[in-house]
Amino acid sequence: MMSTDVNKPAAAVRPTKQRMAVARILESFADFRSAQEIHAMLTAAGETVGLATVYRTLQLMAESGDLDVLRTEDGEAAYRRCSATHHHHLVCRSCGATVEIEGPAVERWAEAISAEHGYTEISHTLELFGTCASCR
Amino acid sequence: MMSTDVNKPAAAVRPTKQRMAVARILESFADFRSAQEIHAMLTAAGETVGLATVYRTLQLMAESGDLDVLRTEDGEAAYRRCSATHHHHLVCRSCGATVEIEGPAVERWAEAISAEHGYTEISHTLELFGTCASCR
DNA sequence: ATCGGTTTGACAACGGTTCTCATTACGAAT
DNA sequence: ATTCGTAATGAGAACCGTTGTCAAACCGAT
Repeated sequence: MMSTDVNKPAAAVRPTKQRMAVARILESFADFRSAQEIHAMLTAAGETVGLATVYRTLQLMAESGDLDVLRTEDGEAAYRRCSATHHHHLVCRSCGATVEIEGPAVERWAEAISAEHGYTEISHTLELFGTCASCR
Repeated sequence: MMSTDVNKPAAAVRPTKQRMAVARILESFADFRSAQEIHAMLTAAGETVGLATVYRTLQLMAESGDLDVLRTEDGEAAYRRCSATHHHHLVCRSCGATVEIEGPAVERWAEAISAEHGYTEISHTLELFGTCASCR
């Protein structure tokens, strides 16, 4: 094996103590958390990792595709460990519970409509927000 | 007539000089601009409207559905006058040119998939970013 | 152990947005 | 027109998430 290992954050990235701590804590939850929340969790867990380092690590991991990023409705970034495939999320507005969803049809639609208007190098953001069953 | 008039920003909102100035400037462009850009345009046009007022007016108008809002990829809010129907946007990453798109299929898909997971009161964000033909 | 490039952490700086609050404008009633 | 109660404004401070700075600590190959 050579990547996507819990104890080895990313490819050419040095597996430092703090990066491993971040990677590890990311395994402990399944929904989206902000950088600050993650930093707080680390601190609470007795790890001493600087806030700046958390931010840096998070964006490193996001860039190398190890992490999902989404912008909450008020513009903050939230992170979550990533399952390799491209997908979107259905997030509960009040408790944050997340369901990973796939929409091959949407992907195709996005590609098609973009091409139709002469746009290339398409990327898209798609998030669903709602109230989940137990928060009803 | 009674609403959606250029000179009467919103329903129970007082049509003040500055609100009208904001509404008017919004008619002068068709793509998305940030609150600060809009404020700068107003100032450049000789209108004296405070930045805070621009922010307040913009979010008022957005709430009452007179404006489209979108979050750029780096989390800032951008506004644009709104065509009444629900729709999404295909935005050029380099010049900001915007194409308004509709995706009834996507709407239906979003509803369906949310219901399927027991989520209610669904809202969604969907934006496409790409490079337009003339920026190629 | 040593050395050179990485990474870290504390804290300052930033940029967008929101808040505060005294002042002003609105518009309904007089 | 004048008055009055309320909503709106503006200037600036405050906020908050995020990014930058830079000296000190760390990693790992030698």
